[in-house]
Amino acid sequence: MKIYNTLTRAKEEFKPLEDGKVKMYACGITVSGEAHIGHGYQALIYDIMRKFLEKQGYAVTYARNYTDVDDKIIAKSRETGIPADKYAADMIENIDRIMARFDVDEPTVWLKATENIGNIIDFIEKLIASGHAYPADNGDVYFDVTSFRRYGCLSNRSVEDMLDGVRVENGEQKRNPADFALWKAAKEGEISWKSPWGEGRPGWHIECSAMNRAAFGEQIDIHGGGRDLIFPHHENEIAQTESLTGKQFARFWTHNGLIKVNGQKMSKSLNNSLLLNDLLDKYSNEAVKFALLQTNYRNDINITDGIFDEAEKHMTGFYTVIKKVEGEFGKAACSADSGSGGNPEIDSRFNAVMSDDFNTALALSDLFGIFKNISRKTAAGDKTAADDVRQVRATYSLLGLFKKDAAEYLAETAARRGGEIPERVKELAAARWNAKAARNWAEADALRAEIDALGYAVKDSKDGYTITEK
RNA sequence: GGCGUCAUAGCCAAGCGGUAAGGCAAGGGUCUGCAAAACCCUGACUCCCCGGUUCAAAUCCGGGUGGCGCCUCCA
Repeated sequence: MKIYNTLTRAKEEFKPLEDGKVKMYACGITVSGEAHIGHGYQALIYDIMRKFLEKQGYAVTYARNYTDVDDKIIAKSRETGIPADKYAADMIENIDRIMARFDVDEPTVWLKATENIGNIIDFIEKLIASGHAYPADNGDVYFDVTSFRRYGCLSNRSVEDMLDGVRVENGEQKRNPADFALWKAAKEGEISWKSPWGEGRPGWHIECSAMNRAAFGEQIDIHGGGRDLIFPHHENEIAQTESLTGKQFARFWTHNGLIKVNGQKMSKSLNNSLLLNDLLDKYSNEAVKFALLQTNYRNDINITDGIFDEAEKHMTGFYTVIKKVEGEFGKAACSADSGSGGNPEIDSRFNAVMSDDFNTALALSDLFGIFKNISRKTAAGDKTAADDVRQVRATYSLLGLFKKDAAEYLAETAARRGGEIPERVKELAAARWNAKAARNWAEADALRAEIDALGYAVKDSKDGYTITEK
């Protein structure tokens, strides 16, 4: 099993700290707004990593967090008049619902910043005691970046480099502009907790360090997140935790690429987010997953016209084949949980490509050949086609694919696509069918043109016709 | 300015030193009254540019160019 490690900028053979066990943590969402496609993507990727490691025989503990207190949440609270804690709790519920719709499994452990205030304060106190952090007169507490020799090791920066671009906000009392806040004193009317430094709230970076320590102890195997978190968030996590423990925090740092729209990253400040929920109104969750997993997780994905349409087309095609196989050899024979058998080649090939830094792109491209083969076998009456389908379902469910009943999937996508066909179009189509039956081709073609002009297409089959919106 | 990352056919994309996977679109064919669907066939003398290493480079090294990301919040 090879995994790309951002720390070393290389693929490395994965070996956990403790034989057979994996501790992994992925930075979750700051719940100041609805889940966008990038959040869904990140949740999907780490769920897949977890599941594949489990498939390799590891007992995986996978923790994810919700950052449920921060500046943007406080701002939203002010805007809406809803108390910050209520706003965050509602948003978490909303995001959980959307993730369930996307069909990504829950982590082993959910962590929330506001449920770990005690752990955070304890962590900060220890950092102050060991000289790595200092309280300022205004009630803030900062981490002293110069106290951690390796600061910058993940993002490859030196403290001197950082002084260039750093911004100092009004009211901050840092010794060094690159220092970052562990604790922020409460301003008027802000949600806050009691601390040795007065009323306030935790900084973003310390939350993840403290929650990791609470959930796992001093060291973990894999720490992941979006690539935009490398600096400063993950850099700061390393500084905090390693300053406290003197040990390497995470063995592997993994970072997924970002989802871009029109060549630009989706971000809160640009306000160009594509909401997951909206996407799921238009496409099945499996189509969305297929589209996202066609690119390796470390690359960015630029959302272009048609990537989801194309993916939906593929999933529909695959399910159409499955339905045919079911019709031919029986539904039970194609079901993932119908006992042994299957096609071990499909599974071992999948394992081989996924073992190379989770190469989902190759795993998906195999599907085209697999289904071509299944079609061929089915046409030839070879009932091992059903074994292949069963194997595809069993193997590829790890990527969140082929989990649905074929007929249901097809009906659902057809319904989503089709919408309501206007009466006028239906009449024209019926008239055309009659003209066709009378072998009046000119009339039939004229009617087709009329239907076409209304934005619909008629497709004939042996015993009838279907109307689709173009 | 610093750091990082990417650059492969019209488009998406794999590839990580051994002579360019896969998909979409396009073209041709079979089938069809015509279409659609399905099936079959066709595509990069070459991997942004220039040097270098090597028997061998899209893949390694050096130098350019361009895109994107981070250095404010961000998955």
